[in-house]
Amino acid sequence: MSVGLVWFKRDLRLRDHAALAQAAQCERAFGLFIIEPAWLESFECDPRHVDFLLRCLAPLQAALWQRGLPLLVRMGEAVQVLESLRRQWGVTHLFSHEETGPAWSYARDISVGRWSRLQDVQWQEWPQTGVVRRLRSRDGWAARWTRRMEAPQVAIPSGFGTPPGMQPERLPTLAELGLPTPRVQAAAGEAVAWDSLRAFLGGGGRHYRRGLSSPLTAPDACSRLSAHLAFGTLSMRSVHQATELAIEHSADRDLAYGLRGFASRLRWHCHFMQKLEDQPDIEWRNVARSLDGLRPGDGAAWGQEAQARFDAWCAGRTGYPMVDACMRQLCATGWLNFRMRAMLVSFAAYHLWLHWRAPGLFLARQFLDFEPGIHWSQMQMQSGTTGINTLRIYSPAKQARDHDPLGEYVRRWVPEYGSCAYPDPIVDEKSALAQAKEALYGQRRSSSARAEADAIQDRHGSRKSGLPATAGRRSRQKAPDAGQGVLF
DNA sequence: AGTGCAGTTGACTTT
DNA sequence: TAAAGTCAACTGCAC
Repeated sequence: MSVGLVWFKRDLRLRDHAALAQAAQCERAFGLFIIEPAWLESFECDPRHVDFLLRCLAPLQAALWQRGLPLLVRMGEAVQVLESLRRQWGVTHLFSHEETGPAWSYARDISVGRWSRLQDVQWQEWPQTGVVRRLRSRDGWAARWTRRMEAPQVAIPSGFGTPPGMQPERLPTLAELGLPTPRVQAAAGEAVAWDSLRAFLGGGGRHYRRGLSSPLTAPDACSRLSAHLAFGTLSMRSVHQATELAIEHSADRDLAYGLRGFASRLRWHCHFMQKLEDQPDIEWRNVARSLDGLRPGDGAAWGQEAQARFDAWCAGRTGYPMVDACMRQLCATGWLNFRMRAMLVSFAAYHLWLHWRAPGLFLARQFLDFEPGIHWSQMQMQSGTTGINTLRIYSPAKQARDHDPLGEYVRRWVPEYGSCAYPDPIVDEKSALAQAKEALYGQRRSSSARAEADAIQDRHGSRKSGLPATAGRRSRQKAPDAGQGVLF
């Protein structure tokens, strides 16, 4: 008898779910989610992620049960959980989506692959984004993205071979996992995700381009689909197709304009994830190795002074009100618009001269929509360690002038600004930036750095311009890799 | 009315 | 997704 297991990971939905559809072909089937200690113990994981996960699992479990598929939720190391289920139920097939994740998930996939071969379990995986596994070359990547996103969505299977005598399982609670309840709980689950998508495509997207830059307007102007995409309650293909359809049928010119801006960013989402897929070490090592060791925290532990700068940055007490306001909003709500995220990273990397790894782990815990591939690509790009992108150093004062001219945003998040309770700036902007630029540009001028930049461009650069990466092109190109990586 | 000039604006380049 | 610098075109104004 064929017994199939749908291993849910970051694909917590019924719609457009290839693994789920395939399991319906088995005589018996189960759904499975594994709460892995490697995840809970990772530096990227925060209780708000686990909370959101559990609130995605509850409606998923109910919807699957209605169709005859029990969803099992197990705590433990993946291979042990899978092996114990194989023995209990005689599992013959394992179905799942490919995942582009941190090192622990990569290592786990290798172990599961070995286990499946050893136990003769057929493990089949499907892509669910534009990310291409075992990609040979970046050439033709964009065309392949379009082909995938325009392929038909997978229909929800109507029924499964339910194992006899099953009762729906009770899901663990946050408290049982020993975790505190987050102060803010964003609405979760597939139905909520579709409501958000429809609201955005039906009119909310009208203000997208105008409103996405200011932290005052962005929470309402942006799609707010990022956490849903990160947990897979929506597939990228569903979002792409629904957006294209809405643009095509929209009689509202402003809305169509806003949605076109949104649609073009979806491609960048996968573009950045592809970098982590191709080169898993970008989560902890500089893409441009010629910059290794330049900043404190790179390779060796940093000293007290760097630690103090880092702590002030995390706490939103740098003495730069726009920076502090952004950090406080992010920590309180789990979300911040793209431009302000970039400013926070730029401030840590240039003003505070910190290596990106520790700031990146801290931000990963704050971002409810943490997506490893986008995150580490962005951390390196905004820190100037990709070697192929121009340095983008944000001026907190200019960002405040442009995007919070009346100081409303700063007053909301830093109410003590202007009183003696607010700290003086922890670094002198002018001298800090002069030193940072000198160090980075000085290194970039070296011939070894130049040779390295060509190799990186070839491996990771966007091919939007359609030109080959050559030394001649490097010297005059405008960074081709300048798209927005993250969807908000 | 035309000219010179300081200051402004925007496009484009450089870092 | 940046910001500073450069340059040319433009503007307002005094003469």
